[in-house]
Amino acid sequence: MEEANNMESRIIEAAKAIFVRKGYEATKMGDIAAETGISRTSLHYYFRTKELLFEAIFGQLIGAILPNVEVIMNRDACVLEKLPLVIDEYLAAIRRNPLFPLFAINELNRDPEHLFHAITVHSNRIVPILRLREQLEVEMEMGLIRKRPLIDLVSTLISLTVFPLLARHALTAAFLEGDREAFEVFLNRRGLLIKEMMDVLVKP
Amino acid sequence: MEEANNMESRIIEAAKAIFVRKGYEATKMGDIAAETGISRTSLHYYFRTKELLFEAIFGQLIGAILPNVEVIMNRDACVLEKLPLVIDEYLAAIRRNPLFPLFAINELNRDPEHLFHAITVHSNRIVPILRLREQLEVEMEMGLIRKRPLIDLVSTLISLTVFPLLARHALTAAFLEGDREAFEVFLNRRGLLIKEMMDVLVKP
DNA sequence: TCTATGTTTGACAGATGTGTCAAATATAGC
DNA sequence: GCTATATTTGACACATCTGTCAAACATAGA
Repeated sequence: MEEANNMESRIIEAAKAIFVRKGYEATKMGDIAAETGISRTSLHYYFRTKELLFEAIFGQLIGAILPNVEVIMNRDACVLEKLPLVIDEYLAAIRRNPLFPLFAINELNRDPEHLFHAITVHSNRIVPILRLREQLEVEMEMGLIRKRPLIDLVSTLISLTVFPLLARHALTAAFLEGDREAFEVFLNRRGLLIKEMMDVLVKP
Repeated sequence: MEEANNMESRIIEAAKAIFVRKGYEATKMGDIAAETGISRTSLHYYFRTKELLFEAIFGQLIGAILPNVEVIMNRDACVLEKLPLVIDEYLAAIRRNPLFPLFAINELNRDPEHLFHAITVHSNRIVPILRLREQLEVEMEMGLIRKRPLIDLVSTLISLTVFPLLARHALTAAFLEGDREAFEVFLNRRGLLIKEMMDVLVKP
C-alpha cells in the first residue's frame, strides 16, 4: 500500500510538533496517535517504540536548524563582510523553528551524546561551518579582526539569537504587555542589534 | 518530634536538585525519596502530593535567582555606573544556581502563569528592580544614555548571562575539548565581555 | 511503665503508559 | 471474485507511578 509512506510522514509531523513542544518525557504515544488521527496501536505499527519514533525525527530536526552557510562561504570576501550574512541566515533558521532551541537544550540535558551523534550525520552542513571557523582563525592571526577566543564569539552570537525565543513568553509579558505582534517587531529589529554587537566584538 | 522540620528541609533539598536537573515530568516521587534516603511512603507523609512538594520549593527557587540590587539602587549614581554592578550581581546569582535557567525555561513552557504568580510573592526583591527600570527610562529621556526599548537591553543582558550556562555542555565539547575548568575560565572573563556589550548599547 | 503522638513502612488500589498479538478490515493485483 | 498483503483495531499483559491506609515502630512526657 502506498498509504504507508504518507502515513509515516503524517506521524512524523505530528510527533515533531509534540516532542518539540513538550519534551521527550512529557510526550505520550497516545498524544501523537491522537494528533495524527489514528489509534495508538496503529502508531505502534509504524513505529514499534517511542524511542524509535523519536530517533526518526531527531536527525531531521537537527538538519532543519543548522544554518546553511555554504553559499556565503563560497564568496570571496573577508569575515567582516560575511558575518552579517551568516547572522541573517542563522536568525532565519531559528525563526523557522522557534520551538527548536528549547527542544535542543532539553535533549542536550537528557542525553548529550545522542545530540552530538545526530549532528555528525549532517556533515555536509557542518563542513562550511568549519570553514567559517577556519577563516575566522586565519583573519584573527592576520590582524584583520580582533583576536578573541572563538567560544566568546560563538556563544555571544547564539545567546543573542536564541535566548529571546526561549524566553519569548516572559519577555512578552514583562515588557510588551503580552502583545505578540510587538514581539515580532522586537525580533525584526533584533538582527540589526546582533550585528552591531558582533561588529564590536570583532572590530580590531 | 523535632525531626520533622529537619526532614522536610532534607526532602526539599533533594527535591530541588532533582526537579531542577530533570524537570517536573521526569522527576518521580521515588527518585526524591531515594535521594533523601527514606521510603516513598514516608515522603508522602511529609508532602501529600508531588504537586504540593513542587509548590513548596518553587518559590524558594525563584527567590534564589532574583538578583539583589537593593544595595546598588540605594547609591546615588547614574545608570552607567550602576550597570556593571548590577551585571556582577546578576552573574553571581546565576552562577550560584547554574541549573536554574533550564528549570525556569521549562517551567515557563509548562505553566507560565505559575511562574508569574510565584514571582509576585517576592515583591521585596522586585521593587528595587523596578526602580532600576525607572531610572533607566528617566536617564534615557534626559539623554544621559542612548534611547532604546527596555526589552532590547534586558533581553541582551539576560541572553549573554544565562545562555552559556544553558548550553554549557555543548560549548565545552565544541570549543574547549570537554575541559570543564576551561569553561570556568570562559565564564570568569564573560562578565567583562557582557559589560563591554551593555556599554555599547547604552552609550549615547 | 504507659500513653499519646510523631514517624516509618509494606501492602494495596487505581491511573496511566507501553508494547504485543491476533482478529478484523481494506485494498491491490491476479 | 479470490488471494496475498497492508493496515487498523480492541484486548491483553506488563510495567511504572501515584496516593492511601492501617499496622508497626519510636519516643517524649506523664
